[in-house]
Amino acid sequence: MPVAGDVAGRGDVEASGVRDDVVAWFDAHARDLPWRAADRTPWGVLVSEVMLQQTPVVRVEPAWRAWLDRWPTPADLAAAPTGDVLRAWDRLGYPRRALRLQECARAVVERHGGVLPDDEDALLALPGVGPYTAAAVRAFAFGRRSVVLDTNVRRVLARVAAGEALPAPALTVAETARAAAWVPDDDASAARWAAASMELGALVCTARSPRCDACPVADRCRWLAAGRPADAHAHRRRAQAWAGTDRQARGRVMALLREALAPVPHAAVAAVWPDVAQLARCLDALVVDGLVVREDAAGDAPDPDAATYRLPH
DNA sequence: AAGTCGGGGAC
DNA sequence: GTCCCAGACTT
Repeated sequence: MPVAGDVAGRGDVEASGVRDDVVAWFDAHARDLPWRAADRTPWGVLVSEVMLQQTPVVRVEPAWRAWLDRWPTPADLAAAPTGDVLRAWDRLGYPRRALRLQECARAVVERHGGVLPDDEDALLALPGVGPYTAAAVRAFAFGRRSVVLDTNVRRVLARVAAGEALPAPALTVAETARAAAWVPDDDASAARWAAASMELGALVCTARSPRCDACPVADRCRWLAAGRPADAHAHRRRAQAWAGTDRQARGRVMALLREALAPVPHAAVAAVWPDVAQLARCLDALVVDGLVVREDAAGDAPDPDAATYRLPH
């Protein structure tokens, strides 16, 4: 039976009871992640959130420790050589995130005196910080109320509240409203709900093989009650290609340049990718992105084959 | 609203 | 091989 005031799509489940049980489960089962430690800093939390954008926790954890040990504050990262930043990013993927994180550090220094703001609009204005990351930093770094809606929370609510296997491919206004309706009113409870619902999605209510037998709210889950029906949006999901894509080519180039001790001649770059035209296109794009610097050989008519490539300084 | 952007581990 | 991962940004 819906509770009074259930006007924003919480569904038939009783939200506060579910929230309480998810939070209690979190208190007993939360992972001991370094960006949750008592000595964490707001900047450290932001770094973790950017690294976790599309990269799994197990790969982020060691990188985060090394990163914060080397550049503990926004001012430290702002002053670092960009090439060092890209090398430290290593194989976390999507290296443009590393560029944006350094731009973010520089913006924090210039706009906010080196102190990360807790205002949502100020956070959103920072490079690399979108709706999810701004909300997450507000909740996890500052303990403030925000609507933290990542892939885990989306999936948990899709199942518990809507009875669907997975959320729609694209976030809708209605889904955001539903998530907002689930967030408790006060700061501390809202922050705890955000962390707990994300953790439940990461550890129990997983995309592939959910462990409903270990779920603290299995008895109130609409999806489980319906017999775990298949994903209704499956026909709209398209597998991301990989082999032979520009992304793979870019990754090969970046891996080569990260390891290089000196500018790499064009012929050596060409050795890592067989498609000449595709490689040329990707190199141009990497230069435009600011991930790679091309230096033409001295002379009147620059010869593409005589150019060298390196990471930015 | 749809495309683009890495990389690796689980299945 | 396919799918998924604490998304953001561009067009």
